[in-house]
Amino acid sequence: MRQTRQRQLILEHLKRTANHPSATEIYDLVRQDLPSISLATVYRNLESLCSLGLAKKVETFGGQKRFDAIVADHMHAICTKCGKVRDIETEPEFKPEKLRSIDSDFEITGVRIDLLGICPECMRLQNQNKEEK
Amino acid sequence: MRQTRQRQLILEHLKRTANHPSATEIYDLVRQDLPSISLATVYRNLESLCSLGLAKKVETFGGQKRFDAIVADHMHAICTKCGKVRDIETEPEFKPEKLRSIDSDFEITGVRIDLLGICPECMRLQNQNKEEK
DNA sequence: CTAGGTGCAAATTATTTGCCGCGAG
DNA sequence: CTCGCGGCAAATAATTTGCACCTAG
Repeated sequence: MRQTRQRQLILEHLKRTANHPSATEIYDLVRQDLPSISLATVYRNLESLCSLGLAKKVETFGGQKRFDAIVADHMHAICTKCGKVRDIETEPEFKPEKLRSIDSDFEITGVRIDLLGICPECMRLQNQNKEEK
Repeated sequence: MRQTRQRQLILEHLKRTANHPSATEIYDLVRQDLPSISLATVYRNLESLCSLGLAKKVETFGGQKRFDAIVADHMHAICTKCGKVRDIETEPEFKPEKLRSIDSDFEITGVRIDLLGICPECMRLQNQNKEEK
């Protein structure tokens, strides 16, 4: 794969951004260094990084997909209000690898364990609204 | 909630269809009984069934969301090629209730465990293509 | 050089919404 | 009756694609 400035920057920002950015969030970040980049390029590169195994898609709530530069199996906590994603320390007994051995007709290639809920920020907003009523 | 023919049929088909249909698949099914129904109605009703707790969204690969009338926590096997979803028996050690206790700032409301892979059908297609080469 | 990558704009795909008339309760 | 609901078409949102030019190797 050819090494371009845009590809470099996209991967760099993806690695640096903890909360699993969406395509448009990466677009905004990269634009700070390279204002001429187009959103289409971001999508195309995220796609190719995924197929090279350098990134992974995270299916969230709220439409947009998010991306993750940590490709090893791990758990996520996903906010069902705002869609933000956070990595979770996995207790050894819940290691995703254990699930891979579960039998099925499927050729299992990966495992996804997500805790769904409300993140602290959204929780705070919710409580504020209640108080205002 | 008012009881309409369209709402009835949507829930009925959702319950009857094992592979977790998408909105358009439900639309096509319901149209066989009620040709005049509109896709918007299907979306609106699926949304309200979800908020009533009578259905659940399943986030898959391949754009479209899918829906599930089984609302109790359970695992899914999701095909990353065709997006089809199948229910999976959950090993006791991975019972969602156990996972809920994992600590985090999150107000955890649910757990999602998905095995990702290639379903038997897609696997067969893949092998056929190889032979043809 | 030249194939693969990029930017731009237009196209698709999935879903949501405004409006207005209708029918369940 | 009367409000919630449904149909239709238009609007959004997210992502993809065609094309002509550019550039890394």
